[in-house]
Amino acid sequence: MEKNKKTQLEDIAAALGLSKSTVSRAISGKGRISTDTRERVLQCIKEMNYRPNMIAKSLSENKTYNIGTVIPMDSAETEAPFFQTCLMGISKECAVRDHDAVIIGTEKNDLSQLKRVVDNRKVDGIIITRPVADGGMEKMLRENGMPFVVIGQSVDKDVVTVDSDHTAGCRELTSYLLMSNPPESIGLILGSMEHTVNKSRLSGFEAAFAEAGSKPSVQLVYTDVESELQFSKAMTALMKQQPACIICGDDMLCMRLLAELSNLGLSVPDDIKVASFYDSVFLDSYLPPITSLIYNATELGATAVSQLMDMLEGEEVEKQKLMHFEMLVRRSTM
Amino acid sequence: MEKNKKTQLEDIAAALGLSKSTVSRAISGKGRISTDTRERVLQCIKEMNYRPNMIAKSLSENKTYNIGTVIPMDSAETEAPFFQTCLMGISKECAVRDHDAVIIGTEKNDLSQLKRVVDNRKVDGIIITRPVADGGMEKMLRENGMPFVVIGQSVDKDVVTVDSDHTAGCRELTSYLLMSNPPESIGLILGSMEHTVNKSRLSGFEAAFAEAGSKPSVQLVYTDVESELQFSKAMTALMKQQPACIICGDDMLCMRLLAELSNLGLSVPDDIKVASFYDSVFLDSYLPPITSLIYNATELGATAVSQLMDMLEGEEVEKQKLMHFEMLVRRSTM
DNA sequence: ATTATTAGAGCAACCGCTTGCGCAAATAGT
DNA sequence: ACTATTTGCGCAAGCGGTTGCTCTAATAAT
Repeated sequence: MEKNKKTQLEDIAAALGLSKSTVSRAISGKGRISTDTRERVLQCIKEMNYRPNMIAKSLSENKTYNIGTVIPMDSAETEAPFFQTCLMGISKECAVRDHDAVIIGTEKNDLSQLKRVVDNRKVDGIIITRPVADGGMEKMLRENGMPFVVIGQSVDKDVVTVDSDHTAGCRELTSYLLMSNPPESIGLILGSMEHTVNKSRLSGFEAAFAEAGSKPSVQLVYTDVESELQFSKAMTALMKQQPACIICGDDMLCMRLLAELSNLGLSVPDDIKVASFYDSVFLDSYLPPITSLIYNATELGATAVSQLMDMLEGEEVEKQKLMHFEMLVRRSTM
Repeated sequence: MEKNKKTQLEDIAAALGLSKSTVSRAISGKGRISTDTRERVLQCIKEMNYRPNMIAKSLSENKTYNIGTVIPMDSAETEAPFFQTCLMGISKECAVRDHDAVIIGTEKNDLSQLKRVVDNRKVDGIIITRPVADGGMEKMLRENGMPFVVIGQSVDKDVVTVDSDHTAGCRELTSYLLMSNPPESIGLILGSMEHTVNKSRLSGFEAAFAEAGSKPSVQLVYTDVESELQFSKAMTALMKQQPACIICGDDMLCMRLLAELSNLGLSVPDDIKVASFYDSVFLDSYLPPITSLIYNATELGATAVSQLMDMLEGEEVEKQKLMHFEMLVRRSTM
C-alpha cells in the first residue's frame, strides 16, 4: 500500500522556482500576477497532474464545496421516481460547479440527520425537496444561519423556492379536458394534502372550472398514499360518480388507477379518459400512452442548485421560481 | 448576517484553564488523560454546545468522513426504486457512524464524475451500486488507491461485494412454481444481461430446473429496458408459447407485464400466474398482490457501508457477502 | 533625470484540529 | 529514602491551502 504522496502546491512551486502564494494566485487568478507566470504555472499543473486538496482549501476558505440535499426516507415517498430524478439534476449541476451533493435522509418530523450535518458544518447550503407544510426544517435552518432553497412550495414567502407550476399545469390540463367533456364528468385524484404540491394542483383544477364558468363536481382527494384499503374505498366512491375523465396527481396513483380500471373492465380511452402529472417511463410506455404534464425533475434539481449557488455568492436571486410544464396529449384522452 | 463565531476547541480549553491538546485528547480518548478532567471537559462541551469543525479535523487526520455512492443516471435505471431505497440504507448507516454520503451520478461508461470526486479527495471510500459488467470503475478506483465496496456482483473475485442472493432466490421461487406447474409452462423475463444481477437470476432459474430433472423451455431475456418496441415484440414472442407462469426480474418489468396481460384480457392468477423480484409498493398494493422475493435494499445499503467502514479501519472483512431473500407467496401464484 | 505609482512575487500568519515530544508530579520498585 | 516508571498535561509543529502585507523592479508622471 505504498501511496506515493500526491503532488501539492509546494511541489509545483518548487518545480518552477516560485512560492506557494504565487502558484495559489495563479490558480485562482485573484491577486496580481503576470500572464506569463500564470501560464507557466497552469502548464506545470497539467504536467504534474496537480489537484488541490479540497479539504485544505475548505479550511482556509471556510467553504465546504458541498451542498446538502434532504430527501424523505418514508418508504412510500421514497419510491417515487421524482426524488431520484431530481437528485440527478442536483448531482449534475453540482459537478459543473465543482461542488458535491451530500444526501440527508430524513424521516417524517425527524430533523436529527439534518441537524447533524448542519452542526458538523459539512455543507455550505441545503436543498429541501418537497417539504411537508409545517416548515420545521426551514425554521431550524434559519436559526442556524444555513442558506437553503426549497424545491416545491413554502408557507413562508421569503424563502427561495423552485417549483413546477402545478397550478398552471393542472389548469391547462383541466381546460383541455373541459373543451370536449362535460364539466360534471371530470374527476381529480390527488395524494395527501400534507404536501403543498397537491394544494397547488387542486387550485389549478378549480381555476380551470372557474374560467369555464362552471364548478367541479366529481372530485376525490385521496389522502393516504400508503393505505391500500383507503385507496380502494376512495376509488369505489369515485367510480360511482361515473366520471368520463380522471386526472391523477402523480404517476404512482395513475398506475394504480389504471390497474383498477382494468379490473373493472373499463378500457382507456374508450370508456374513460385518463391524464396524469409527471412523465415517468410508465406513462409513455403504457398502452395506450397516457396524456401527461411533463415534469422535468432533473431541471428542477439543477435549477435549485443554481439558485443556491447564486445565493452563496451573494447575488440576488429570483424567489419563487416557477418552471413550465409541457402538456403532452397522448392517446389516453383522445 | 452577524454570525457569532462557533465555539471551538480553544474556547472550551480556556474555560477550563486547559490546553487545546488536553481537550482534544479528552474528546478522542486517545492520549493519557485523567478520568476527572475528561469528565469535566465532556461536561463543558455539552454546556457550551461545542461541535468540532469537521473540516479541520479532516485536514489533520487526513480523513474526510465522507463516503461516495455512485448511482447510475440513465433515466430508465434511475427510476428503479432500488437505488433510492438502497441510498436510504447507506445514508442511515453513514449517519450512525458520523459519516456522510456524497452522491456520484454516473452515466453509462462516463467515469468523469467519479474521477473528479476521487481526485478532489472528497471521500474516504466508495460504494458502487449495481455495476455494469465491464469493471471499468473498479479498475480506476484501484489504480487510485481508493477503497470500495460493490453492491451487486463483480467479475473480480477479490473485490468486496454485498448482494442479495439472486441465484438462491430465483431458484427457490422457480422450485416453488415447479411444484404445481409443468416445467414447460414456466417463463422468465429479465432485463439486460449487461447487469450481472440478471446472470445470477438466470442461473438460479436453471438450477431449479436441473434439480427437478428438467430443463426450461419457455424463456425470454429482454435485453433493453428502454425500448418499448423491443419489449412489445418480446412479449408477443413470449405469449405465443402460452406460459402458465411468468417470473419477472424486477418490479418495473412486472408492472409492464401486468399491463400487457390486462390488455390481452388475461387475468392473474386464473389465466396466468406472475411472480417477481423485489417488493416495491407496486407489487403488494396491486390487485391481486404479487408473489415476490423480498429484497431488502435498505439493508443492502447499510451493510455495504459497514463493510466499507470496516475496511477503512483496517479490519478483515467478508468478501462476497450474500443476503437472503424472503419469498412472499401471494395471490398472484395461487 | 528624478520621483510617484504600480505590477509581480515572496514571507509568514492563519484556518481549527491532531499528535509527537518533553517535562514535572505522582506512583511504583527495591 | 532514593531511583525508575508511569501519569497527566502543555508546547509547538504539522495538515495544505489562502491572503494581508512587504519589498523590489518596472513603468508612468513631471
